[in-house]
Amino acid sequence: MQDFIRITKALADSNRVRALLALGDGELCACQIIELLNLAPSTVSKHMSVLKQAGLVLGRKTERWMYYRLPTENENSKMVGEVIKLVFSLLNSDNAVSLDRVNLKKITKRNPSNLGKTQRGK
Amino acid sequence: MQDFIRITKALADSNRVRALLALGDGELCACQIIELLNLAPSTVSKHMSVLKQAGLVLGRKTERWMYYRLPTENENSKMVGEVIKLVFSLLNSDNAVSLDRVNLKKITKRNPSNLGKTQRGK
DNA sequence: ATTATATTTCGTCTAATGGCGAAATAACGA
DNA sequence: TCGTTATTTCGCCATTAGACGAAATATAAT
Repeated sequence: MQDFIRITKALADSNRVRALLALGDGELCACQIIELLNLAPSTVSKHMSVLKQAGLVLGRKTERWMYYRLPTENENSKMVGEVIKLVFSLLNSDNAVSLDRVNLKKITKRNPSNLGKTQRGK
Repeated sequence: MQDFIRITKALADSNRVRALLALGDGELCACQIIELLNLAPSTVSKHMSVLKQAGLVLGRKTERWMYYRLPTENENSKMVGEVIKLVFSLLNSDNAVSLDRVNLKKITKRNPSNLGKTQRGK
């Protein structure tokens, strides 16, 4: 029950849900989520820590950047996995979420912290 | 998104989740939920109103009693239906929930407000 | 009519939440 | 080394949430 409540609490804030959904296409660094949500860095840091505590996202630190991503099948609990699946399916066509997807494309393109990845792609 | 957040907020409290799950075997009147949760009537009333606002439960008033129940397939939105299904499947074997089920059996048996139903059953 | 019962609304208290900025950390760049 | 950048921690403030009891409301019982 406690695990479940931690998850629902984490999902009981739209900024956190937006952050979670933003990770649907792959990992993002904190600064990109900050830009997407347009909130103070300290605020986003706290939000991501709540998501992490609930097991809904994982973080890895590389150099100066903190990268967040969704857990894979074997990394998450059954509960987390099914919740994430449902959240994505329920909000996939949500207006705010679609707008975030558009904004994210711009952010991931022009963000300097993303150079490593784009270079690797070329 | 707003509907979704209303739902997750409603589920972000263990007393409300317990109340929701208690309705799995059929409707209950407010006084029975009060007894199950062992909270002040006014507190439970508020909790049930939060669940109602989220669409997770429906209420009907008969005589002096307020009965709550889960919405049926055609009464709820797709979102509510899938969330309820997942909550039940994830917490079905939860310890606290199992204990509530045991307690509920006693409550529904001896509660005077339930006479009408038991008589109908005999 | 009065009393009793079931529930809700209101006011209040305390704790938790979400936000920010400033300061602390960590890690790179010059 | 010193400064810059990315992020987190801390302290603060305003708002929300969960709890209660008292009062209000609705309905049944005497």
